[in-house]
Amino acid sequence: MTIFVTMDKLITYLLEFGQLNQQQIDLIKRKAQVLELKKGDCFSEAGKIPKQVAFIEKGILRVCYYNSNGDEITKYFIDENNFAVDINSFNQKIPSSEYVQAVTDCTLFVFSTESLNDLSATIIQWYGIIYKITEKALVEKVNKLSPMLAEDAKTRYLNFLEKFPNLANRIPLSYLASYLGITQSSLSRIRKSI
Amino acid sequence: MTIFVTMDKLITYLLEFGQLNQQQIDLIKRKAQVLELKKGDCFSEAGKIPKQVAFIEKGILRVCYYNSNGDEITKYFIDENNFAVDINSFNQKIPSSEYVQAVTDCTLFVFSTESLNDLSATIIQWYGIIYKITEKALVEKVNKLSPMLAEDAKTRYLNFLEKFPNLANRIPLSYLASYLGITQSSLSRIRKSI
DNA sequence: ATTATTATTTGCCAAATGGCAAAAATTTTT
DNA sequence: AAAAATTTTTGCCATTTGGCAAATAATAAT
Repeated sequence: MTIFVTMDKLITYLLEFGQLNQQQIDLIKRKAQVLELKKGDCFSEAGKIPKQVAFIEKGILRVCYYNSNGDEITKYFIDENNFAVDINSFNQKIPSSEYVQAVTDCTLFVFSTESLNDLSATIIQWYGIIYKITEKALVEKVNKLSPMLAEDAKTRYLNFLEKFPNLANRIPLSYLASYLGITQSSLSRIRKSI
Repeated sequence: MTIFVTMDKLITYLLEFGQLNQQQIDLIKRKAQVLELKKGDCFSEAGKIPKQVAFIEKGILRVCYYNSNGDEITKYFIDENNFAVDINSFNQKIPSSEYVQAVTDCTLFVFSTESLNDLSATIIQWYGIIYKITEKALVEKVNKLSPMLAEDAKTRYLNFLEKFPNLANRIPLSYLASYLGITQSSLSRIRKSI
């Protein structure tokens, strides 16, 4: 079965960060591969050197690691219309300490290291665009994480509900609890109190 | 009085991220201005569009904002041998919501927007270097903030002590408490318990 | 449908943290 | 040196969150 895929969301997103002519757009579309993930599937794993970058067309991913206690911690969720990659490991070609997992069924557009090299070789402004995207994504993460420390668990939960209104009830409590920095039972009680 | 200043630390730092020839190095040194801040002085203020980027030669800065309760929150501390700027506001030329304050007496090397433009016009690899630095700094912030949510206040304090061993006793408790996400009195008690 | 498995809620109590105000200590100003 | 201002500690008690285990509920497997 052939699936017809428009990559409009991807292209629109890229165009926010720089100009691209039609030829360049076509090249980008050719270099991107569609990857469907089922809920629970991993996009990348801890211990391995990440070889791909993903644009999330549909669905939600989460980035996780195990802390010193062996607890699984959700570092953050990544939404539709964003790129997912462990930048540090990807750029430095060192094994990642995180894994990236599909929280819901996902449609991703994936670029391999080689594809990215091809794109940057052909599209002069490619790295400029990528850098801007990277910077924006990281700034957003800092700005989201930082205030969380200053808020109590209930507020953090309410803020999450605002950001992902229809997700909270569809994912295991444990994912969310570790993201919010509390235990499952505390989150359960907070839920009840609302 | 003329102060003799070597900018060796700055140059060494930049060279970690890309190559520079002697001519380029000299230009960078000429474009940087030395700025001395006394403890408590502000490098940049909330509400204003940041016009400068600072490299911290000596001392420590903190980045702060007021939350919805009107409490002053220390978002993070910035150490020697790092750049300080509200990237988002600086790049987009929008007023910052943060202010940057000297926690100790500081020696900064400051670049104005114009200087940076001059540098990027002359030094072809300048933005490549700057982007790498930015990315690294942001990744570090995310990686420092993220685990804090998963640790209790005492651990967060101990980690801070490890990172800034000689700072904790030289700055107001309130700076540190808000960074750690706890109240002053809690921090005071945690201190006592050690 | 029934059973097994997994996820969530709940009870119980302990530990951590907050809120507020007063006391004590420290720093700054006069 | 004394007074004033600021910062830190402390006491008291309330609230939040954690830890653990058992009970429910929901989901998946047979």
